[in-house]
Amino acid sequence: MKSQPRPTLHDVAAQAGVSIATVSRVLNGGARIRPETAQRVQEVVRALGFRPNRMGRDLRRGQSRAVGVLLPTLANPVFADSVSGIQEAAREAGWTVLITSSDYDPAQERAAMEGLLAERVAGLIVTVADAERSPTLDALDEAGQPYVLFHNESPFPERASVAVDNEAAGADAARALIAQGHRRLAMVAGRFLASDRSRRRHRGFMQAVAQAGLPAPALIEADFNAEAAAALGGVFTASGRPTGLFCSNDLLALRTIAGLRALGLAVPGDVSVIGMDGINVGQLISPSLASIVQPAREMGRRAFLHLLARLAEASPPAQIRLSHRYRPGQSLAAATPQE
Amino acid sequence: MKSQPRPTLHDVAAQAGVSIATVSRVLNGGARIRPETAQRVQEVVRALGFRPNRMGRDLRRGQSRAVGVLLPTLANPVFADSVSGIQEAAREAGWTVLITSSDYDPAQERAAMEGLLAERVAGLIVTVADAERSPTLDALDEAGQPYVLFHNESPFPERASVAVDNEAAGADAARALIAQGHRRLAMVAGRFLASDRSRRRHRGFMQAVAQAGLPAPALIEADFNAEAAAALGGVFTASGRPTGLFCSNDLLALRTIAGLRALGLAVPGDVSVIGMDGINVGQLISPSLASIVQPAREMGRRAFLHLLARLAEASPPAQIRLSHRYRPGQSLAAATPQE
DNA sequence: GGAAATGATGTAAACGTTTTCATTTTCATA
DNA sequence: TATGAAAATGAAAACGTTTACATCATTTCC
Repeated sequence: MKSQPRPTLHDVAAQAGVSIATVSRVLNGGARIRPETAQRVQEVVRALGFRPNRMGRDLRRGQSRAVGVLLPTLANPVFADSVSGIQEAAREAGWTVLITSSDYDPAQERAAMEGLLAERVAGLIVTVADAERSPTLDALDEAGQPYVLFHNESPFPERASVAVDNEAAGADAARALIAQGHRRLAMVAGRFLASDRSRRRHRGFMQAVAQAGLPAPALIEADFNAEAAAALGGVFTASGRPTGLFCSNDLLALRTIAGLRALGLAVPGDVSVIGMDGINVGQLISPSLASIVQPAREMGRRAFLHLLARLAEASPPAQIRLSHRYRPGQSLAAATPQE
Repeated sequence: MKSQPRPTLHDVAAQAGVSIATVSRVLNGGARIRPETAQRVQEVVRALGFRPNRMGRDLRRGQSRAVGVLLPTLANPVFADSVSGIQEAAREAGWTVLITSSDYDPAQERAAMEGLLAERVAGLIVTVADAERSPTLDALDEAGQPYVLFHNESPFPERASVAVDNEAAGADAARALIAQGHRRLAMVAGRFLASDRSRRRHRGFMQAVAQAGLPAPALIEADFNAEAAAALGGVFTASGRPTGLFCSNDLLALRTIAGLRALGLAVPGDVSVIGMDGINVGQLISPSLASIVQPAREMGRRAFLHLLARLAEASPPAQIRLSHRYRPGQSLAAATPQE
C-alpha cells in the first residue's frame, strides 16, 4: 500500500470554496472569520483528515517549533526521567523534542550539537560534562543559539540553567551519614572531576564534613566501566577504612556496592552507602539505596518551560534551582559504636 | 545576544559568484562541477559557516528525513537502550529521530502517533501494547504510513517487525528453571495479558513446562504500580507453592523479588526468579538477576535499518527475529532436593 | 441615502531548498 | 576555423505554509 499524497491547504480550500488564506486563518485562529465559513472549513478539514504540513509551516515561520535535547546518556534513569518531563511539557505546548546523547564523549557531544543546529531547532536543553569550561557552550553562545543548561550550573548568570543545588546536595549526603554516627567518610566519583556536578557535590560534601570537625574524606575516582572493586581496594584495605560512602550518583552507588561485596564488605554492615539521583530501582533492591533525590521529571518540565519563556523573550535567563530531598534507605544504617 | 540570520544558499552563491543551483549541486554531490568552482564554493561555505536549512530542503524534497519512534516508556532500560541503538544507526545515516512515549496508555499511544504523523516523519518504529489488535496500527495502515513494529510480533506477515522470538524466550526461561530442578513453576505478568509480548512469553513458558511433564504453572497478574506482594500472596500462602518464577520482564522481576521479600521469602533460598530483557542493573544487584537477554541496542539498529530499506522500497516487509540468550544469575539457583 | 468605518475574504509574495530545462562554455574533431 | 557534442552553469518553478495588502461586502452614523 503506497501512501497517497496528503491533502494540502489547496485541497481544503477548493473543497470548501474559499481561499487558502481563509483556511489558514481558520486553523490558526486569531483572525475574524464568519462563523459559518469557519464551520464549513472545519468540516472539510475533518473530512479530508487534513493536517498542516510542518515543513511548509516551519519554513514560512522561519522557525521549527522543536527543541533539541543533548544528554550524556539515556541509560541512566535520571536522564530518561528528565526526558519524559521535557516531552510531557513539550507535548502540552505542541512542540517537538529532538533527543541526542553524547555518551560522555566530547567529540560526540559536539557532533550531536551540530546535528541539532542543522535541524534548526528553536532552542536547546543541554547537559554538558563541564559547564564551567565547555567548547560546546561557547559555540552555542557564538552562534547566538538560545539554550538552557540542564543538570548543570554555570558560573555565568547569563547562562540559564535548571538544576538542583549540587553543593547543598553533597552537604546533605554528608550530614545524612554523619547523623548516623559515621566518622570516617569517603566519596566515590565517576571518571571525572571533569564534571561540574561531581565537583560541586564533592565540594559540598567536604565542607559539611569539615564543619562537623571530622577528618577530610578520601576521594575515590572509579571509572564507570572498570571494575569498581579495583579502585575501592586501595582505600578499603588500609586500616581505619571509611564506614560511610557518598557516591556521586545512584548507578555508581550500585556499582560501588557490588565492588564492596566483591571485597567481602557488607552494606550496610561494614559500610554505609548513599547515592544521588533517586532512581526508582534503588527502592526495589535490597538493601534499598539511600539517596539524595532529584525531581528529574519536574526538572525536565521546568527546563522546557524556561526555554520557551526565553525564546519568547518573556523572561531573562534564570538559574533555576529545584529542591532535592534525602530519601533514607537500608544502605545507610547507623555506624556500629565500636568502629 | 540575538541570533543573527544564518547564511542561505543565496549568500553563499553571491559570495562565490555562482548561482544557488551550483552551490546546491556542490553540496549534494552527484553532479558534474568544475573542480575549481567546487572548491571556491566549499571555501565560502566554510567561511560563512553555512548549513543547509532543513526546512527548505525537506519541503522541497517532500520528505523529512526523520523517523518517529513510539515506545511505552523510557523508564524501562530495555527501551532506553533500544532508542540508543536507533539513534546510533540514524545518526550514521544522517537521519533525525523523534521519540514519543505512550506510558502504556492507548489514548496517549494514539495521540503520540498523531503527533508524529503531523510531523510528516518518513516512517515509524512502533511498540504497541498488543500488535494483534491495535487501532493504532490499523490507523497507520489506513494512512499508508510505512512503519516497523518493534518488540512486537504480528500475525500479519505484511507488517514488518523486529523482535526476539518471545515464545522461544518463554520456553527457554522455563527450561532454565527446570534444569535447576524446579518442578512447581509460576509466571508473573504485568497488568496485561493484553500485551502480545507477555502472551507469547506465557505461551512458550507453558508449552515448555508441559513438555517436561510438569503441572501447569499458575499465572500471577501483578499490576505494575500496586504492591506486588498482594498479588503474590494468594499463590504463595498455599501449600505446594512454586519454587520457580518467571517474570515477563526484569523490572517486574525486581518488583516481584521485593514482594517476595516482604512475604518473608528469600530469593533464591525459597524461590528462584528469572526475568526477561537483560537490563544492566540486573547484574549489579545481589542476588544478581537471571534473565533472558534481548539485544536491545542491536534491535534498535536493525529496526532503523529495516525501516530505511522499506522506505527506499529496497526490501519487502520482513519479520526480523534477533536471538535472545540466557544469562545466569544468582536469583536462579538449584531447587532444594526436599522441596 | 450616502460616506465612512468595519468585517470578511482573496491575491500574491515570501521562506530556502532541489531540480528541470535552457543556456553558455569548453574542447575535441573535421 | 567551423562544428557539434559534452560539460558546466544559470534561470525559474515548485514544495505548503503564513501574512501584508488589496478588495469587496456589510454595517453604522450623520
